[in-house]
Amino acid sequence: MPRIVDHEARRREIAAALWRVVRTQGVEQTSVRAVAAEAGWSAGALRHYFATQEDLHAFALRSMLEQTVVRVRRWLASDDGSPRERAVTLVEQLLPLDDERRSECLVWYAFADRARLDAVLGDVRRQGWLGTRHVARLAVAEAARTARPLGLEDELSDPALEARAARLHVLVDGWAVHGISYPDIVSAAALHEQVVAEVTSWT
Amino acid sequence: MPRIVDHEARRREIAAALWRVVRTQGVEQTSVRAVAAEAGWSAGALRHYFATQEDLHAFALRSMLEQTVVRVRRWLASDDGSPRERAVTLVEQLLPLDDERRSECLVWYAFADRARLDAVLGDVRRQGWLGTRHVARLAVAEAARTARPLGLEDELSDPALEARAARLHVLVDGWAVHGISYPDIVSAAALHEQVVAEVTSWT
DNA sequence: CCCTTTTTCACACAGTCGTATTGCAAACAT
DNA sequence: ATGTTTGCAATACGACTGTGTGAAAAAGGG
Repeated sequence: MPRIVDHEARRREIAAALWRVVRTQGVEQTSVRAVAAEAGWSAGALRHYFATQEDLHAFALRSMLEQTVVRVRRWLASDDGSPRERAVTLVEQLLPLDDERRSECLVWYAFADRARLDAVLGDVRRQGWLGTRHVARLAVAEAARTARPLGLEDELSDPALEARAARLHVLVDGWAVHGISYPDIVSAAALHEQVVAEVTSWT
Repeated sequence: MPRIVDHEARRREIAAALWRVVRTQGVEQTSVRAVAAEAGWSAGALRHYFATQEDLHAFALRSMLEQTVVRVRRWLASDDGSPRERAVTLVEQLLPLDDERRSECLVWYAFADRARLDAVLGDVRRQGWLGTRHVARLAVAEAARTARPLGLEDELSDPALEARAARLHVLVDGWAVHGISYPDIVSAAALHEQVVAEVTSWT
């Protein structure tokens, strides 16, 4: 038997290279050759891990979403800060406030146009929508000191809180778009202030 | 003298063809040949009106913004409805509630990733940011029955109203993204309800 | 009518795209 | 040490890209 490579790890490595290309050159530059060069391999090597470019794109977007999910879950396990602080920090897991989260947001919205016409990417984006709404509900529940919703689709029992979560969801996407599209107008500090102001207004 | 063509009108016609390609095939499919075919001409004909593809893209995005500005200005001239209704309708000029406005939003956000790395497109997007914030201020001023700001960069004198406008601006982009990215989850009717709810909450 | 100028097209060029094929290098099992 | 299976790169192919060139077509002025 020949040398054994952890395929899943290698796939994540290639996906990370694609994210870097998106961040530095834009999604339209994520050709197989460009991603391979960024990853330090030949174009042919990528075909051992992804049958087509469509598969690569789908995997890259899906694993990007999973990375965010993992970070949010890990954060949920901790329990420091006041309820309001916790709500702020939770929401900020989805905003471009540092390089990692900025990269996530960039990739997420860069694929928005393609996802609109691609069924597979569209499914991933739809999962992201559910996840974002879930995080919004968690943040609202946290600040209101009520029970967390369990499933991704579980609404908050209080209709007023559910409406607040829906509005927060819209704000999250708006903040993210502003943060990545107009970084010189809307700084990370400005975003943080707006999140704090929003959560504070719930009292 | 040969036949005379209204160059500016022809350029707008080609830009409109590009918008249709963006809407139906995505921004990555807006090749010179595809746009020419959509417009009903040959690829070479386009080069009489746009020196490079970069020029075409910049013109198409700029004229898209101008179309929105024209509609908002025309709407501002009218004066029917209560202040709250006027605020709602004004904000909805920027949301994907019918084919025309949906097309505008699609093109606007489809170019977001390119604009991030292209200076010319970035400038157009920045103007769009100013315009959107201006509309948000106009809507807030309308509902509060206070004086309209004049210039694009004029803030509302009342800091509370200015903060409300900034928040509305974020909501507008969030609503737009939701409307175009998740049309089957967030319908036009749902968007309208949310706008009404937001404006009503200002009382 | 013809001439002139503009418009438009067809074609060519070099480069890049995604993908398929081929062959060699590497490493585990025997 | 050798054979066998996998990892990876080099190359090729056809399609498509933006753009340049040159000629044909169209239409108003004489």
